Amino acid sequence: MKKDKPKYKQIIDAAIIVIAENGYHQSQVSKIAKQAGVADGTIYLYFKNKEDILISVFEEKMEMFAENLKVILKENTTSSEKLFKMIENHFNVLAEDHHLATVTQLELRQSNLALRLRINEILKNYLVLLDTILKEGIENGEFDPTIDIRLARQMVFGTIDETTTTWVMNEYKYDLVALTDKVHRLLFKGLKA
Amino acid sequence: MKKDKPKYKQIIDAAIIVIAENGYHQSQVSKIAKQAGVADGTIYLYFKNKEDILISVFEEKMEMFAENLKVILKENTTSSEKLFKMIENHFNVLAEDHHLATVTQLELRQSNLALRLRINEILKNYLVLLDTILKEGIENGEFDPTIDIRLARQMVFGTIDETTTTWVMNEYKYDLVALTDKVHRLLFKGLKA
Amino acid sequence: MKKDKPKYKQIIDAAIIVIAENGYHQSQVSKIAKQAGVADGTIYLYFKNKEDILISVFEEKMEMFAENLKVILKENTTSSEKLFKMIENHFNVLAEDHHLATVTQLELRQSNLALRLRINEILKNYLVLLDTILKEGIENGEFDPTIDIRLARQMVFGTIDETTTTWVMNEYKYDLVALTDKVHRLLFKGLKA
Amino acid sequence: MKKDKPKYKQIIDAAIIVIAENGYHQSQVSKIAKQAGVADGTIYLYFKNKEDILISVFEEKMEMFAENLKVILKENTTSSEKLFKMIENHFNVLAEDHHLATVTQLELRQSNLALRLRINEILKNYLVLLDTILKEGIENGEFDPTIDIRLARQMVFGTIDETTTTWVMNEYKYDLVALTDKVHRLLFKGLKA
DNA sequence: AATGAATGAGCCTTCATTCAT
DNA sequence: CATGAATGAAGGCTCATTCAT
Repeated sequence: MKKDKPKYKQIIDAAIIVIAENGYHQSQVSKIAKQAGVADGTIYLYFKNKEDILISVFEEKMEMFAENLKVILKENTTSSEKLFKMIENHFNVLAEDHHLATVTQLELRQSNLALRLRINEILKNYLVLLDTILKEGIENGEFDPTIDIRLARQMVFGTIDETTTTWVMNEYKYDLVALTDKVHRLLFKGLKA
Repeated sequence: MKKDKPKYKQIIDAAIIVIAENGYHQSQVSKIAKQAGVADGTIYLYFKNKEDILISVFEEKMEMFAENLKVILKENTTSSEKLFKMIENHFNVLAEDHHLATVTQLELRQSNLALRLRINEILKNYLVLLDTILKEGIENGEFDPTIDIRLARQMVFGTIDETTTTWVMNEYKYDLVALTDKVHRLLFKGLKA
Repeated sequence: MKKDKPKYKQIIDAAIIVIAENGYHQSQVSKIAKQAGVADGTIYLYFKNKEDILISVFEEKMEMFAENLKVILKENTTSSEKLFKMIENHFNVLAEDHHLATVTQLELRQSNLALRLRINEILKNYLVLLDTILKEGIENGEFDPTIDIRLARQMVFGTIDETTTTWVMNEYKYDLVALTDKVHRLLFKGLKA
Repeated sequence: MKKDKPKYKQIIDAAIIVIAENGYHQSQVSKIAKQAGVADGTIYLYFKNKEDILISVFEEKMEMFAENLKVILKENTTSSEKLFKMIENHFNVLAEDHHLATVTQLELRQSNLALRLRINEILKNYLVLLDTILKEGIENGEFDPTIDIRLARQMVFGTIDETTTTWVMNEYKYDLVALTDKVHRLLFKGLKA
């Protein structure tokens, strides 16, 4: 399996650094190869083309969010608590890797439409888990049964995403994770029964 | 004043059509010139460079949002009502011009970081008005005084934006304006005292 | 009409020189542009792509052969004389332009199959005229009526082509045109009634 | 001797199949290796480089033509009969192996000049035998003593080659061997005393 | 002998911008 | 004011060949 070979991860990591430091449009394949310490051609032994590198960056990292979220969902707590943990996890992962945050919040959005649609596909797996939290909350009486799940999901994700992007655009100069409580309170208030 | 000359608006409108129909990366200056019915070189008599066209597209159209919003703010109603009108206005403008919606929600986001920062500048004028609604609501006791204004603004704008983008990505196949009530209820619930 | 603009012919002529001097696979577009005294991009204002340059080279020059041949066919002489004039014309044109000879006999044949099929299309116009000579000769009793026109055409063209290629491969070190008589006698003997 | 090892012929045969099926420019070394059932690197244990494979393909197959021709020359018949047998043999070998015909008539001609000069060297052995037929014919009074041997050779080979190439380009849709008689008659008429 | 992962040089084409008319 | 022909920099990808195992 290609994904398990060391060079695969090496290139993914190099891509994140190069894109974060140079911007999406200034991230030539040769630059990524150099950062990864491999020849240009080696890239193409592990990725179909440049776009495939970017999709894979997103796929690999998004998996982290989803995996963490799945663990959270298994815990025996309230839906409010699960929502809190989800926001916290999201903020934590990005706060710990500024390069990754820049790439997902700013740079990758400059990609062409085809790539962004592909990225949205990957994102869906994550949003399905958010839906699970919302549905559970409605069932157990914590959340308002009259809310529209799709809209609620868009509010939660839109708020988290907007908050993170603003933080990145302000060059990480305040503590993102410290906002968890406030963001949670705001969102929970909108959702609660 | 350049902005008042007919060709200025002619080029702006051509740009929106070309970008909506061809995508950001397939919108060459020559294509915009052709659509506008002018020579390539003429573009440069009205705009500094390609980026300047795109910024101007956003500027011109964003003004519409802001102007409408200012009128709303002058009306003597509740803050909840003003929030409702703001959402409705936002959805209305974009629902009435699918080309514009595609351009602002999908295509313009593919532009480089410098352009996006400039776009954010323009957006700020609009967000300041949103802040006004929120502050007013807190002062008159409609909104929860403990909420963080910035976060609340991010929630409101993030939700509206995410809702619109989802609608565009679903190819306008449902009625965006009809969502106003639900979106307002959800957001108001999160904000109210 | 693009073909009438001076730069069109300028680029065609540059291409012949560059290909003859560097070989087909070492004739980069940038080299042709430089030889023509224009920018790389200018090439693409006159030609669709690199292959289009090569096809046009052949088209333009093949026209010369065909035009000359048409004049010959109008003259009121024997078919044997027409055959003679055709061979002479063919040898003359190539003997007068060694660059062109190298390109048509050696370099262009290294092109890919698609291009060669296209070249064959162009060649057909020339071969049709040869067929006219052959048919006329059969009708007026000069040529053997039992010969197969297609085979006869292949013999005539194959012999001329093989003779020319051999001459080019021997680096033009003998007089090609001086062979006209012998070649004609050989071919006429095979064709005559 | 390398040539006697099974992998040598295995690779030669694989090359003919790959080139015939994919075209000269789409016949990468890795594809030939795969078809031959060996690793890429193994190719280089038997051949100096890619060009060497192609030269060897031609060498091996050309030997067949020459060997057959030598047998023909030893037979005690007229020169006309020997010419007939030579044409027949040429057509037969290629008609029996369409892959080989495609490779020699179309694909290998796309190779670079250096390779084609090398191929011509190999061809010479074959053409020398043709010269023998011609000289013999002149000596025994069957052929016209005034013909130029070199030109006659070019006529014979040019006609055979042109006939075969046309047949390949027409996708073998008629019987090449059936043309032997007509081609022979045409050529003999040109050569006879 | 055999493998196959790794190498890295090389090139066609696009398109924002200029400037002579 | 308006034109549009000309410019030229820039980069993703392929594939013959090598060499450590």
